[in-house]
Amino acid sequence: MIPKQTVNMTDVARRSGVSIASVSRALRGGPGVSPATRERILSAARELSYVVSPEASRLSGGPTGRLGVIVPRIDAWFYSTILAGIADELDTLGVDLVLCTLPDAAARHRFFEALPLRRKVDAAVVVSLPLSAREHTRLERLGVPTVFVGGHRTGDHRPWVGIDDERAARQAVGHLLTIGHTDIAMIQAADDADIPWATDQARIRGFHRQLADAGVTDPTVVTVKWSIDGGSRGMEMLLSQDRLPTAVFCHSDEIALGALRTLRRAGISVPQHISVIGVDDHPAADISDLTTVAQPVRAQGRLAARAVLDSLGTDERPETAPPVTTLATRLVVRGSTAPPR
Amino acid sequence: MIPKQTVNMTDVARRSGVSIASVSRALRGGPGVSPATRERILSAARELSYVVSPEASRLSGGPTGRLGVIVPRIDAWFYSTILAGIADELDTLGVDLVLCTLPDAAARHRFFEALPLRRKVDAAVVVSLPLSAREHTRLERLGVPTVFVGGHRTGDHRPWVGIDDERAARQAVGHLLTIGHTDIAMIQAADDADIPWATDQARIRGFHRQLADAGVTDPTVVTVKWSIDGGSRGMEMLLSQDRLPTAVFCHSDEIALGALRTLRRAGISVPQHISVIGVDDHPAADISDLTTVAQPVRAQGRLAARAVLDSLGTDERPETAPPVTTLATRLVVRGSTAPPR
DNA sequence: CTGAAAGCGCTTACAG
DNA sequence: CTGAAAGCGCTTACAG
Repeated sequence: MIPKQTVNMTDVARRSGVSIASVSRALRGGPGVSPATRERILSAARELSYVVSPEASRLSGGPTGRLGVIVPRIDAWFYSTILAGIADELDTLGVDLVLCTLPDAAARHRFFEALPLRRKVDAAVVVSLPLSAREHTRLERLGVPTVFVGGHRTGDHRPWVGIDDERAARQAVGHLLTIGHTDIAMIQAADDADIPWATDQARIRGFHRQLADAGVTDPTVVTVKWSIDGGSRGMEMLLSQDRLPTAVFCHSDEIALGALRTLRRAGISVPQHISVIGVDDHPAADISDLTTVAQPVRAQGRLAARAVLDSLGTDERPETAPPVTTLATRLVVRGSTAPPR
Repeated sequence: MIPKQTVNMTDVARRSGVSIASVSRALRGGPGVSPATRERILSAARELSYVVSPEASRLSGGPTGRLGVIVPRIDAWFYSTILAGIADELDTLGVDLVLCTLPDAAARHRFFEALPLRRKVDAAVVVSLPLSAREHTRLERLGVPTVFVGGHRTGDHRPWVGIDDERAARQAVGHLLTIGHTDIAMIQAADDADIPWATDQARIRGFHRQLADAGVTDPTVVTVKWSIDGGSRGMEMLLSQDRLPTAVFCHSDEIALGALRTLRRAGISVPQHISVIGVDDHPAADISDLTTVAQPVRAQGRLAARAVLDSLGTDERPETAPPVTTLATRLVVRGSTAPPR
């Protein structure tokens, strides 16, 4: 006789002298099993080190035990840190993380049309993707609770976790104003034409409004791609103008880091000749001594995961998480900003 | 009539006028279906945007359609880039990626004892984790093809993709020697006591051997933790000694970036007073103008995924991938190294 | 409280 | 090449 590969519910039932129906009930902690029977079943299961087959369980109407995470890319600090936050939250819950990346327009289209996650997950987290109306409709066909995290807030009352980007920009610009700058330029990033996953217009709005509040109008603005090279290029554009501003607000730390590179190569010292500030608190900001406005990224991932798991009842936490959670940002002053000379 | 939530194989069978047996065969690409029938079935499936239920498939002895990826952490450049490479390869294959992180010793222990991935994946990729004998044994109980990628090479003939760390170190040290340095120190990183996921001793060996080949013996070495702060600390240790070496080989770019930070704060200019070189080509290396030895990280992920999928027959590529693949590293000269004065 | 039974959606011998 | 049928391991009404 060939020994069976795995022990199943029937084995447990036989060993404890009951039907598999009772075993199932006992194991799921449901009602309808006498304490004595339950005890007998549980110990039999323990002795056989029995584990319920997730496939069979799912096929019979149980949960998949999986959370889908949809993210534009993985190999970028923001996304991988959000992911880490989500993973933190899943770690001990026995919920598996199924990852979907949408690196380009084709992949994105494929994802929303084919919905490869359908029937495969109990819930989903969508990271930093502004969705079209059609995409929202398609996503609803997944038929599972979904929360959005980071990036562009999704207008309506959909569950969302993120930061107030306008406020973050105001904090950055406010810092420059406070230490005495008024001649402040911005290197702003334009959305990728293919996939507009970058932060929306809020940071740009915050820049202009904070300046306007201080009576400064018509600041210099250059527009580049959201990348380190974009930032480099942006600073080159600024350098090619008649006169250098005393400070530059960068759309993001990546932009700012590129700007710093250009300044270093041009031999212009920071902050002596010009102050530079970013937004995000990217790990490289610390290395490069960049003043910035920090956003709690990992916490955003954690909160999103928690919210979506709560809405599933997978967790015993009370359902108190509001559908929209805005996390605070915080000014981090480092060496790249100083009063103008 | 309430519309069904999901379309199943029966729907596809009905639409294409065949039995579900044929649908199953056609979809799995197996033999025993006429080309015409297969075509009809595939287009019906496409029209209904049908997706095979992984649970049912699995329960009937089919594959899960999932690849498990085990990674120490996500929120670090190396790991997230490997992941991106794996995702690249999976993108169009319809294979889902299930992610497991082992952030600490407890999680690691839990993972190898409970094997939460058992029966949930068709194959696995283990990223940058040197395994104990027991862990290897446990992992085998997963019963699926497994490939290891990055970090410590797993001695035996297990499938592995990575770089030659000793050679990378030799390339870095060789560069310093070539431009005239002989007084070269190393800031080396020690493994984490909890989880020794760091690169093994190969880079340290490469450092010493390359120097020895040039007749240099007994170089200064300081040991710190593998992190930016560790690198900072390492350079402080070097600065506190009687005499500064003319060049420093850093165990990794993270170490080097920390070292640069310390030097900048101490007002010691690079490369005028001291040359610094790292290994990895971390994105921040470019920003900080750090000379380094680049390793192709994304490609490692891609190759690992391809290798494991090949061994599964999920893919039509020929099984030519050798069990051990070593990728080339490449010296990238930037501004942090120059001949000694 | 307990069990017999249907059914979840597939895969794969086994017969045509 | 094609289909009827058994069976994968569970859950959940439905009856006792």
